[in-house]
Amino acid sequence: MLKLTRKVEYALIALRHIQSKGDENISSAKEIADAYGIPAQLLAKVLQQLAREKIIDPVQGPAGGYRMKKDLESINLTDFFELLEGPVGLMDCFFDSNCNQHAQCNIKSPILKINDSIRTLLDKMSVADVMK
Amino acid sequence: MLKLTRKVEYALIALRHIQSKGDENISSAKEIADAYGIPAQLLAKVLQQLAREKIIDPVQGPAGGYRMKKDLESINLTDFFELLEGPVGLMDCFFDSNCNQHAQCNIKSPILKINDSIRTLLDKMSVADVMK
DNA sequence: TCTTTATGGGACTTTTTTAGTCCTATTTAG
DNA sequence: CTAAATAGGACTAAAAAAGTCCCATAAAGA
Repeated sequence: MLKLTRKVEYALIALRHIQSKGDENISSAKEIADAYGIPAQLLAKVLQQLAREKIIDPVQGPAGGYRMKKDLESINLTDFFELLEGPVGLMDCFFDSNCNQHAQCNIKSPILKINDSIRTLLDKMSVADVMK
Repeated sequence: MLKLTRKVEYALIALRHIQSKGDENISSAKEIADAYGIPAQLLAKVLQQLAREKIIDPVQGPAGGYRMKKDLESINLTDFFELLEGPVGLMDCFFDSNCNQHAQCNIKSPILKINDSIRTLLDKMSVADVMK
């Protein structure tokens, strides 16, 4: 439980790599995939997603790749996780209005409490924080 | 991400139900399953697990069921989650020594930080806390 | 003592989610 | 032009979660 998916893991690895190369250099998906033993196609998709979110800047063509765009200090972990994995929450039911147990459910508020606590925690941490 | 499994959800629902019935009453798996629309066999397994962990006390035979045993104040959420779902951690790699990326991995300590923060948070909350 | 209703638990199947692959465009440096 | 990169849809495979089936044991009550 409370596991992150590979997408997040790969994104963090890639961002750290790109950042370490500095602003003037470009890192390609293939280069990163090779360096860390990550499936190239899958990493490519993750990087494309980060590019769509304006976190990194894509450069097309040969010798292309990505460089940093957004300051990682400005991205909190809740947003970062949600961008890659969808809603952060302990239970589906808070995002799924079709829950068929609304009436009888006796744990909604308990779960919301844990939920809020975790979100609050992640809100206060930036992607940059976890890379320090 | 950060989702709890149904096991935990069912366990919380059941514990709250059993507790609400008071010490002198017994709640059967079937009674609880019917009341909340939970698959009975699945709930049965969850309750058996809680019984093995001495959280509830089983009573066999007809008119049997379960009653509370351990004080829910004394069970923190980390232990509770782990008992039902295995290790609480963001990534498998911290529990899986076969990880083939040890050498190149550049995110171990970042992830450990998030991990520790969440565990610390859950350590400080008891099962009773979330039911208040 | 037999029947019924409960827990205990192994083995299995189905469903859902995650991970990974395949294929085809498009862009652009050389 | 060609080669190497991003962009992205569609698909397949693998893993995890959810749920089912089946049988054993316990014990209350007729």
